[in-house]
Amino acid sequence: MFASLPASTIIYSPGRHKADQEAMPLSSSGTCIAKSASPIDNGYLRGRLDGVGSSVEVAKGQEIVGQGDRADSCFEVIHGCVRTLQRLEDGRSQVSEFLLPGDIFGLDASGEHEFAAEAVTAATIRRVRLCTIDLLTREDAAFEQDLRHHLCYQIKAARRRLVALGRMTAAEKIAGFLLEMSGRLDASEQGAVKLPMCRGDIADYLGLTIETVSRCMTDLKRRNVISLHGSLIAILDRRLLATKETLH
Amino acid sequence: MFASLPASTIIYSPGRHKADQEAMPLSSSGTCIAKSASPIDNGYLRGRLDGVGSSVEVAKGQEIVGQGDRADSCFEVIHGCVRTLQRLEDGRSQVSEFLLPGDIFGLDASGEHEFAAEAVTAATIRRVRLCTIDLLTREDAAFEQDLRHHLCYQIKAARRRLVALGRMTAAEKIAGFLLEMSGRLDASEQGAVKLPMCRGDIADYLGLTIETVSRCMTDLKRRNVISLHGSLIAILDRRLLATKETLH
DNA sequence: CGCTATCTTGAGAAAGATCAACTATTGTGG
DNA sequence: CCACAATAGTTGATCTTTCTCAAGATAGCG
Repeated sequence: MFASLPASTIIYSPGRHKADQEAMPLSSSGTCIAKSASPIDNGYLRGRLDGVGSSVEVAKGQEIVGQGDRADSCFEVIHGCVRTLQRLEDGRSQVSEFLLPGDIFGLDASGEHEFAAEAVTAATIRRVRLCTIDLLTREDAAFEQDLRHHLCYQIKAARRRLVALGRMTAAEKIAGFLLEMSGRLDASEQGAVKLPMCRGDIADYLGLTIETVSRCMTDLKRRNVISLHGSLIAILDRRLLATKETLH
Repeated sequence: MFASLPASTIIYSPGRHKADQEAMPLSSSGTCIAKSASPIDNGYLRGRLDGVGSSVEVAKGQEIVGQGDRADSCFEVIHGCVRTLQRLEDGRSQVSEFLLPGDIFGLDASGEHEFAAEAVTAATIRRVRLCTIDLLTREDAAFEQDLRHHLCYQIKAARRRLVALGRMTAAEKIAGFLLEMSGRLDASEQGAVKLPMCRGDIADYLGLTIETVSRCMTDLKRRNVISLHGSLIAILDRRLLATKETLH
């Protein structure tokens, strides 16, 4: 996620540490302008679980996995949208990911799930036992490699989100989110996408409040960067959204 | 990371979605109080790379991997402390992890490293080619499994940090950080640990400013929850640190 | 068509950031 | 071993962003 944040914002700059210049060059590129990895490359396991497991229908809002549930299965979203999240006892919650058709979750679990999974919309999901995954991994070298790539991608995606949550402003978070979603969701004729999740989910994904999410979006609309009618959103000026357009 | 945050704060609570109650129970535990996974279980690969690769000495502050470097190697910290981080062009930076002896980084890379790695202190690191890892994975089923567990742990660790960055207050972040570090670093006789990283690194790890880190720590000291003299820190009241002691 | 959810908007409060000294610690050369 | 410079850490005053609380507007659903 957030792979589609402005590539130009990620760049090596001299550290604040004096010792930076010392000793032998271990990194192959000393001072190098880096760009983020390609936006959408988490399809390593796409189609790999076809035919295994059993599919289930879940209603909007229904819990698929509870925090603390025994982790014996992983899931692939066939249709609809799912969120993984952790809830704190005081009501705060943090969404880890939004999962769309083809996305898999719960692969990383061992022991018990630390994050719950809930249906954002009515959804169809395929449940696959982790022992099946184990088996596939042992017997199919190509699957093993794809699985490994998939896990590595999850790590990178989570770390990208760390940067967003730790160091981005509300406006930047929203911009990154809209770019991410417009890349992952199917756009209609007019280039608009229907966000499956509500403002509250977006807020919990970005570490903001509902009100801040709403205000930032309204602001982008006012400046003609996006158009929005409820959950229907179109990006009008991708350039501006992806650039440092320090709103306000 | 943050595995040692108050387990009691992580709990399932009824969602805000009306539809929560609907349909069949897919999750084995409906309403369940979940606790976080065991604090320190990232040792899956500990010792597995002994004998492979070559070790290198790096000076304090030296860059080991640059943002955008070709990802052909991973690294194990033998001695010292390393940080992985991403720098934005405007100077903001986000530390992803602090790595201590036995910890491995760069395993998740493919293509190019999105995060830089820099020595927090003078350090000894072992460099292992990723093709060597590939080879080991293919030839040693036990290694493959350990590697997979390791990657899964990294995912969970990153997601735990997502909760901290997105939904915790400055005081909670600091408390969680101190608990994490006191668990990972060797304590002296008096139970004190010497933090290898400076306040700026801590700030970049937690998404705060240096000043806020300093203030929170001073506050904890004033309330006799910790003792601190520069980078030497001892936890005096672990209970209080791990509980909702909403400072301020 | 009305009810409920969700979303938007405004005003005030608060957490944390910023700017600016000032203090302490560490490391170095005389 | 001390003095000094450099780095790191603390503290205070003020400002900004985001949150909170509250009300009103919209939209979706039965």
